[in-house]
Amino acid sequence: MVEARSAVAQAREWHGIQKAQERLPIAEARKQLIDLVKAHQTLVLVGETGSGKSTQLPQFLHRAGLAEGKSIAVTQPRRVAAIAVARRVAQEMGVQLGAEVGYAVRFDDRSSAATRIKYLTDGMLVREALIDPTLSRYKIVVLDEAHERTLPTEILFGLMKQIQAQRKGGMKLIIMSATLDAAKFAHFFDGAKVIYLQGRQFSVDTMYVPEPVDSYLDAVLRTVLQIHVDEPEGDILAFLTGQEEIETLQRLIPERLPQLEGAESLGKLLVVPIYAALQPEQQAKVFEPTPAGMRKVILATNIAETSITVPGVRYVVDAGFVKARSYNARLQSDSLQVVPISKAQARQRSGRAGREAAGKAFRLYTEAAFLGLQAASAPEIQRVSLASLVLQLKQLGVADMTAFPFMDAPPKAALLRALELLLALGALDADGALSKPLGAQLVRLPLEPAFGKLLLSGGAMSCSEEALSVVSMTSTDPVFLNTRNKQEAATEMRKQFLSPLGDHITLLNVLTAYMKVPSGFPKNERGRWCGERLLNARSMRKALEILEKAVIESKNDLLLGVQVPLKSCENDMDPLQRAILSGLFMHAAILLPDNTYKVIASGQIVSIHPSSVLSGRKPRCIVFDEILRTTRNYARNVTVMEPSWLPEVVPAFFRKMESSGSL
DNA sequence: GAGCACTGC
Repeated sequence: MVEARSAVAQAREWHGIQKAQERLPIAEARKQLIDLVKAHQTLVLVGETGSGKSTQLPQFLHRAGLAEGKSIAVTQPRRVAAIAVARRVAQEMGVQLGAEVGYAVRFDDRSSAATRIKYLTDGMLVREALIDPTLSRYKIVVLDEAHERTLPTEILFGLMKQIQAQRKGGMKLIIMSATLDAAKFAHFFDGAKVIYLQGRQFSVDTMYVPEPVDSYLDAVLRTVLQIHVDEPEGDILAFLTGQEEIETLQRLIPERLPQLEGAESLGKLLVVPIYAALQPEQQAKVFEPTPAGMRKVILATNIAETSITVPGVRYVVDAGFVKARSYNARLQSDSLQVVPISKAQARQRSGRAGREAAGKAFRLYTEAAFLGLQAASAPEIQRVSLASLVLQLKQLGVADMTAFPFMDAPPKAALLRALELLLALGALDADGALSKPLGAQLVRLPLEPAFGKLLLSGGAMSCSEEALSVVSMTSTDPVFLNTRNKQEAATEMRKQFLSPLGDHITLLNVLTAYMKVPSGFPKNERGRWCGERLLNARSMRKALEILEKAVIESKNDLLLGVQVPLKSCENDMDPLQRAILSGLFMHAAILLPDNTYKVIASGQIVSIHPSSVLSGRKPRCIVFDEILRTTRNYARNVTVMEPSWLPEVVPAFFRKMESSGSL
């Protein structure tokens, strides 16, 4: 079979960077790559999908002895990718996983002292750096998928720059990226050499709509049906923004299909949804082979952009939007909005049609609209809370955040907010240094600092078991399922766990009940238990995994490696509520006459989210996880508190608020 | 009385 490569289709997208014919297949470039790594401290490798850069290059370097007895670290933004690539490389090299080739991701470490090629999530490598700031066991660090600009990779960029200066040529860095940003990476690392590798991607014909569409949902519906009528066999992947849209089309497509002209002679359509919060058994359906004589339509969120590759897809329908969360430091709130995708995302989506054969992509926006999209979405560092990042940089010895070599400086307001929060939590001293023991403990915990403080206070207040359950449950996707047709049943089911004290304690009740269900026989009893109660089984498993990991580490009365004895407050929830307040006091709020709440720290006006068990109950004083701005400011995950606890639980914060007249 | 995209330690 002759492969129709993407060179022609993508030529325009490569314009200005490098001509297509100058890209090399990785096997042919092997000798050249080894020489280049020898000659340069930093290399930027631009590789198309399927270029083999993640699997083959580390093997070349290892065999050529370039690690000089040390190890090669290869980071990935996602744990499944780290595990999958490590497996493949171990297999290709014919070695046992965990020996010469291994991986390390959260909850799963398959590496040893003998490991020479180690695949890790980027967050894991940051964790290693917190203990060993010069990453002394590695000679080569490979940052894969660098164009995704995740927060941990951002730390690693600056850190590697510092390490390279310290280790004077003793540390090699290879940045792997999609086309975008290659020049920027090269510039940041003082003129690093840029190389282009050829991939194995089939051509994708990209179509635009001639005029903007009124409703992209309707346009997706019509396009899917049109493809089914006009195009030869091959599955369809449609990108939408969320669960609600997916459920709508799941209903509409089978409704409309029989109304088409000549519908009798058409094959059947199998409509399959895929999004992160979907139950695992449902998710598995996208990977099942399409039955003969049928065509599969996959309705997906951006989970199918990078995290999941669906086989059999020949047609992509791209609505052009994504639901994105963004942090506003000034308002100290997150917002969740449907926004246009970036050019990079549009290309990524279209590319999903050309994994196995030539395909077609239907973009439901005009070409002019595409050209007007921003090149890539803003790096994470520009749009999230920076509390964890600041804490980690302090641990890495960065006293002044503005002196750290960021590739793109984070917003000043976000840095200030992070410093304020860490000071208020007591994680930093008045002079801005990591405090002892609290700051040092918080860095070790794999939690947002506020939730770490909640957990540590739980230890101090003799309710660490309950506090641990609360942070485990808030660290997962929502556990209460909410599909449109089962809403009333879900509300009814939730009643058995409901606590008048609020959502955190309700979540605690859910986890406590879940843990009493036998995990062994009968098979999948816990999954069935969740199904009957309309709870998300995946979220529950994850919460329990976090909790159990902490409990295992709590042998010798250590909780997650910090000095916290495991204790239960039994049925007295008072200490737990105080522990919650001690972590989340920046989100303590007081009832106003119009039934909204005023956040004490910021003066923000919020309403209790209607999904909260406290919605409509009007407690005088509340404390909650976060402010989410959709149609208005909503407080999510809310617990009742007493104003009189403030001076006792968070005295420094209380005095500051009192003197500023906020109380 | 609204509706949570996606990752990770």
